[in-house]
Amino acid sequence: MPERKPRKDAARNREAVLAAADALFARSESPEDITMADVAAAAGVGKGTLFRAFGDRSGLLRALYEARLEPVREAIESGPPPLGPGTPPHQRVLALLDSALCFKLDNRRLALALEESGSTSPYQAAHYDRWHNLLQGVLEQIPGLAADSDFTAHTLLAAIRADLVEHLAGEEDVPREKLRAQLAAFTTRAITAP
Amino acid sequence: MPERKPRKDAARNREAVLAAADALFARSESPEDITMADVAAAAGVGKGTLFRAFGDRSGLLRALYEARLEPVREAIESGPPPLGPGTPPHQRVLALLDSALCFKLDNRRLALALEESGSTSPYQAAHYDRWHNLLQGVLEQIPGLAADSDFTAHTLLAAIRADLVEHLAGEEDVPREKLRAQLAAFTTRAITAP
DNA sequence: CGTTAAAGCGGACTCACGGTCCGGATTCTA
DNA sequence: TAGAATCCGGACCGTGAGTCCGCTTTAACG
Repeated sequence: MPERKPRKDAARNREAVLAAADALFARSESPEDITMADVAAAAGVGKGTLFRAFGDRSGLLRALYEARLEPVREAIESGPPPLGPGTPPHQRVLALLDSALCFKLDNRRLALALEESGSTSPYQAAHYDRWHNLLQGVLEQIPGLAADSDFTAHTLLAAIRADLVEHLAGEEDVPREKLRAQLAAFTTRAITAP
Repeated sequence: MPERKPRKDAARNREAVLAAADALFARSESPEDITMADVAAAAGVGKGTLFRAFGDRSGLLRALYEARLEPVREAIESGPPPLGPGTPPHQRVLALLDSALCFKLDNRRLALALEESGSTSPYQAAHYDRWHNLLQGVLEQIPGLAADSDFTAHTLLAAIRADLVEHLAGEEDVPREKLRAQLAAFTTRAITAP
């Protein structure tokens, strides 16, 4: 199978679109009022190009998201403790959730745009599955939680959903460190058998 | 203050629309593929009427939701324990969340339609505020949680968000009683100081 | 009752946005 | 450098929320 490499202009345009979209979303008040036409115009590119490169709106958002998430994924899969493997479960759950929270704080608009990317529920997205599987796997190693690890993983992830984070950090102006502390406290309670 | 009562035909049409919308949403696979035109047609009414009576899509959803929620609200505000007032905090939190979960299980499509009702985040909805205030008030009475009662209330409510409930009950076919038990177990852990 | 002004009706219409299409330009291959 | 494969981009389409306005119905009053 050939697997031909993309043409030069295609690659260049792809980058231009990613950069433009990134800037636009970061700047915008709400992700909803950035249209695909806006992105195309800002990138100096036609809509056709935009859609051929990313399929549809959520494809573009996913591509942006994955790119930003890459370092975090790396740190989780093969980095040093407490994020990386080989950390005691209890402590690793805390580290995972904290890193996810920080990521969403640093990429609020983008995360928001991705989760509310219209039609499909967030629970069908591939990246959600990755987080959930990872978290569930760690939770299973904690005595007394194995039975509910699936549900508990969902619930802990629900605590850092983009729109909730946006509401707390953006609307109510809860400071970053306070949020992190509260999440840590809550998580600790949630994974400690009474 | 005038406060004129609505005309007979207006009242009749309003009821027709509510009934039609209720039936349509209950029947539908996903709330998204029921358009306002569908509702109007099913109610035997023009779109103009529909929009005059409810303002916009989310107004219609809210009206449906409030109607369904009425008995639950009653039980919470002035019913007998464990839901009503005068219940020990720990136990009442469990009862509140359980009743909210059951409500969403019984009105899955509607709750889903309301939460994803496009533009505005669920955290700006008036009914969310009511649940949150109520829950926070009760949590404050639990020793050791007072400081984080705001965050904890948000997080517990996040555990029963409509799309998560839909995912678990609808896609993964987790049985009702199992969900209730898992939520109760999780909640107990979350409101018990280590 | 009969009259009349206000309230309500409904469906054709607008508008915005995601997504498609295709004639022409550009880049790879030989 | 010729030909073919790929890509470009903006005009175009479908859809669905929300508006508009001429006509009908209601209800208040003489």
